[in-house]
Amino acid sequence: MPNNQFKKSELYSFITGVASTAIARRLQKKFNQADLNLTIEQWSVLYHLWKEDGISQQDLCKATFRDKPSMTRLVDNLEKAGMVKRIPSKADRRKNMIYLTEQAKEMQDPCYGFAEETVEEALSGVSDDKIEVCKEVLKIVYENLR
Amino acid sequence: MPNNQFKKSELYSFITGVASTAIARRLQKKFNQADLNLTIEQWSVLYHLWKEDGISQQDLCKATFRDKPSMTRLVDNLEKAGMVKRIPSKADRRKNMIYLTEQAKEMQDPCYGFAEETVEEALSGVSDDKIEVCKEVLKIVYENLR
DNA sequence: TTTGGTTAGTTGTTAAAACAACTATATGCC
DNA sequence: GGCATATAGTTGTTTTAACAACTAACCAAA
Repeated sequence: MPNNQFKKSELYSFITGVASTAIARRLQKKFNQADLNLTIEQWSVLYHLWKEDGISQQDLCKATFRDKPSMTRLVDNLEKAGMVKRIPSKADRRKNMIYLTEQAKEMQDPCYGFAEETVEEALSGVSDDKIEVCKEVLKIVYENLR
Repeated sequence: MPNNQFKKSELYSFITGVASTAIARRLQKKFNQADLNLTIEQWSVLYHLWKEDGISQQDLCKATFRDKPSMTRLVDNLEKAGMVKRIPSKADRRKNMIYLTEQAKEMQDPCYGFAEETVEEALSGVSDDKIEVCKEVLKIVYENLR
């Protein structure tokens, strides 16, 4: 029997995600101060499109861990803001392929910088070893619950 | 100069909180299956009231890391659902002290159980040592950004 | 080729999040 | 005491989240 030094249900912050909320808010503020006019949720979509442009809404759902209705509306708003375009797939007419506009492509570098900055601030005083452990655990949690 | 093995901005999951989102959804499902009629956000308020009953909305804001308007509406809904009562403070007439109803007190044990279960599932295969590191890092992040 | 099941995306609804602007009360300084 | 400032809470508004229910298109098997 394992010797638990703590009650697991005491992991309130894990469930409520106060740390990730704090990081997201900080990043949002940086976006606002730079007049980027971009929400964190929109950024999380662009983040994946910057890595691979022209993927379907469903692909974006998997990548961002959001459901289909949420993605429909996120893409709606990104399209309204002129950051992406829906192009119907020729191979599969059910699909919309989502493409970045020039405007959105230009946002990649500044956004990347703000994200870097934010994570640096959040993790100041934390050793790289511990960050690696966290990344590992977060990944396992994600796999366990998927 | 530290030798970083990774780009910190690659910590996408940290910012977007996919792990905590996954845990929260799992817990929400358990609440729904048990017909508890309770959102995770409401649970996060009750969680603190179960530890200390009769605290102000402002105290709950600090504890749950939410802003005042959010708390007003959370308490509105909890009150409508018959789980808490607002009692004006006699010492400071600006304050509402929030008290649990009997109904909400009875929900503590089952909720605690579901939270325990969820965290067990989320962290299965993760050693206690690593969980401790995560708790530590999440706490530092929270402190760094507050 | 038709039928049944699956997948991609949209729409409707309710709760919540974030921000600004507001009221009311309390407190501290002159 | 009176005034400036801070604190507690509410209201209004826009965006997002999650779920269910829906349409349209694809696919595979009879």
